[in-house]
Amino acid sequence: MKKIERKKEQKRTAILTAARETFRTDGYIGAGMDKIAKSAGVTKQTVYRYFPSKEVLFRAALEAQRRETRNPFLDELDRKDTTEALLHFALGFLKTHMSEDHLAGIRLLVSEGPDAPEMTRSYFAVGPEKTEARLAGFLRERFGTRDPEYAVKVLINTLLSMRMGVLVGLTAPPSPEEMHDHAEKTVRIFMRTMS
Amino acid sequence: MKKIERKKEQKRTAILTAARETFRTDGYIGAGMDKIAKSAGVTKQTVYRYFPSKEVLFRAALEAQRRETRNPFLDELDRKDTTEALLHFALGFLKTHMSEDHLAGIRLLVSEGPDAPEMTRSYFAVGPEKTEARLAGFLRERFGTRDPEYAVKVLINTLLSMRMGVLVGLTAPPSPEEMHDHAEKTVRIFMRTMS
DNA sequence: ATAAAATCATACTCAATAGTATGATTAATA
DNA sequence: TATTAATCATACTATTGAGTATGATTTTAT
Repeated sequence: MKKIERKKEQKRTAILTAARETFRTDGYIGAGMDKIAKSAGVTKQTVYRYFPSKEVLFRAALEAQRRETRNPFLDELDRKDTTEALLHFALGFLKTHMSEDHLAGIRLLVSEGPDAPEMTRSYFAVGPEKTEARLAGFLRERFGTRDPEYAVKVLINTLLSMRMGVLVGLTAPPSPEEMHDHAEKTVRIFMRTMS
Repeated sequence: MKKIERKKEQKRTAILTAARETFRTDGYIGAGMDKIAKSAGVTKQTVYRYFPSKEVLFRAALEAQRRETRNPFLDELDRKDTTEALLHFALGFLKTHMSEDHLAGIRLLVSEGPDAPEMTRSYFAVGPEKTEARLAGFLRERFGTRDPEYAVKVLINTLLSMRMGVLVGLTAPPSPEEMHDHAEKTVRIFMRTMS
């Protein structure tokens, strides 16, 4: 009664992986259960043995991605040098938020989110909210900012100013150099306004 | 040969209006041609006489909205008092961008935009790009900003910091008071950093 | 080895929906 | 008034895709 557990887990993971990939490329509506099954190397029946419906599978996929997405950029804020800390934070933040995986998740949330509020909430709770809280604490400590939540908004949303164009497919995702330049510039100006 | 022209135009408009409303509430996929026809008080046949396919109708609807959407907040920048100008601009900008119509348009662009780049481009050309250009000119004139495009990003994206939550249905659209407070605060801080 | 569970292959049901066909009605022009 | 074009009402086609059914085959456990 162990082999089967392992194998079951393995199959579940395979299905989930295929689902994530398919949802990402085709969207929720566009992704077909047949395609997901095929991509997982499994019968549709088997998919339905593990996940009772497309919606449940979708949420599981989103949840899996969320769980997998650590926010390593938060740890950068531990650096002693404030500018260095912010710089590395900004860069990591951008890198994460401009990845195809993340963008696809946002697209899904925007298009299907209003119909599935619990999913959206759970997603945001470990993402933006955590980041904003941590960053606000940082600003309060280092700068003694009176209204750190607002300063966070300014910083985060300026960093994300490149995102909408990419989201709608108007501009290509920024290159590492572009991200670096943007992060550097944003932090530099931000530091100036905070002093 | 006049009456008929007028009537034809009338019918076209009715269909377009119904389409816009239906697309807005149901999304592109969710909106059915039957529903649109019914909502326009017209047969599906007639819809297809005017628009050869759902996709064409969709683009026509988007185009109609775009054409109809003036950006009145741009004119606010003509005011003599700089703070007043920015304040009224910010308020108008927020009001427009938080309207259900606008949000619905953004949702559509995000979910279907990557598959229809021309549509997206035409939409952005008269929206964001125009706004950003005008605002950049304003900042250069009034403040002598060296890099007005970047300052524009900071201002615009800070103003729009409320948008994502609304887009994904996580938070309710802000009330007029909330918009006013946010605009006021943003402009106040922006002015301070620019001086 | 054998019973039991999982998976496979395939075909099916069922509902929704884009788009078409048709014959009847109504309105516009000449 | 007679002709012609537009619209209506209704039904149909064809496709797609979620979810189900079934009997064969493989895998696991005892």
